[in-house]
Amino acid sequence: MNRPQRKNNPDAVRARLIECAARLIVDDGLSALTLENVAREAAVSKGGLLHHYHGKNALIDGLFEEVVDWFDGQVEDALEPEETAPARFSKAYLRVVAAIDMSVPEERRLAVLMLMLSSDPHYCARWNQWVEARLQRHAKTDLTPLARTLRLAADGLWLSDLGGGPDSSPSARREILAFLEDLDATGAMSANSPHEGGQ
Amino acid sequence: MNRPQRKNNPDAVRARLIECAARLIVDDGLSALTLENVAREAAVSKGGLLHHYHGKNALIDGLFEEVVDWFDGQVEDALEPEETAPARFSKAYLRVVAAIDMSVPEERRLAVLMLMLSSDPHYCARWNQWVEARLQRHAKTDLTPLARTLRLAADGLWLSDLGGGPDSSPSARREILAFLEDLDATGAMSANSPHEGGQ
DNA sequence: GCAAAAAAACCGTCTGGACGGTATGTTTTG
DNA sequence: CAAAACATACCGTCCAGACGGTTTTTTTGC
Repeated sequence: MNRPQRKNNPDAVRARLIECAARLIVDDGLSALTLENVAREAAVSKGGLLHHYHGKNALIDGLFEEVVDWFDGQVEDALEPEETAPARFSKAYLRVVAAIDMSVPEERRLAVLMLMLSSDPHYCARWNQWVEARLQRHAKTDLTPLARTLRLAADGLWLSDLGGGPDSSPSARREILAFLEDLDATGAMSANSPHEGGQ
Repeated sequence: MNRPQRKNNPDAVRARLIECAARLIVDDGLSALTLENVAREAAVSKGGLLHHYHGKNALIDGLFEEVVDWFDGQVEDALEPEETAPARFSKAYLRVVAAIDMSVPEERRLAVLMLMLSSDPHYCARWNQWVEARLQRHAKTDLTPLARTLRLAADGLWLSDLGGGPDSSPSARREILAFLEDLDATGAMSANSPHEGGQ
């Protein structure tokens, strides 16, 4: 069902809108995300934008969805084949975050996520939903302290990257990752505890 | 007769303004931080607010300063007496973050910091400045992978707290902290040090 | 095939409201 | 009384969204 050749390509426009919205947020800050800016960047009129996304929220929702899907896919791909590997999911999570190169626009999407998470409780909740779903799926391997710590460190890394903190230098990052890998290898495994997360 | 306690107390007003600004950000999101909202919450007029803080930026700057100072003091207090303890600063950093109880308004300030960090490169830079200054002061103990990891995990914990993620439940947090303490004790580095029950 | 009709894609303008900031009072304090 | 500490009224700007029109694409009727 590929799109037949046509002059009009609404799907591409939609994609461009999302893309431009992400770029605006990352490069110019959340306050730069106005319908007019997005429309201009994407070379459409505001009317055109509103035709595809019925309101600013719809646009942001689309962007959020897109980013989460992307991250989800990345993590999925980074999963070890061995299904019972300890902290399997969390290790993949960390690997994806660690592999992000902020100079590649495509990979800056995570920054978008971060910004949205911290600015709006609504997206916080949706993100937590995703994490908890994945955690539930990998309950056998990823409810350990090690797993939690790996994910926490990943989040920290990610935040550090965003702000260009002192721990985001390549050397520091390499050190940290080596440390975490080692940590994992020495097998600091403990009993996992059943408990509900939640808000 | 009834001494109208018209007691003018500009300092208290200023403090109230900062306090309300923080509350608004944490509870209702960054977008809720408007001069009108802050003024209303603090029971002053907008003119009154602008008398004390000449513009929105001044208010935010004041808030930022206040939060950083608070955190700085907390970390200072959490420092182990033993000056050569490995990751001394980073451990204190983690301890402070871990001790934060989001249900206590006073301690939700850090969330403010986080939000500001992620939303504005300017505050990012100022925060990095603080971290790097401290890191330099504790260069002998806190440039190790362990130290970096502890701080990264602290940042993750802190972000998780903000969003109420699955790793912010008391039990999960206890696990993680125990794990990190243990991590520290088994020491990737040199001699360990006695750690007292923080706070 | 091929118009005519319908639908989708897209544009430019307008408006109402929110918000930061100013200008100008009015009260309190020293 | 003068300065500081407030309040009230108002202005300019920006922005989300509405609205009506125009062009392009698809569907329908014959």
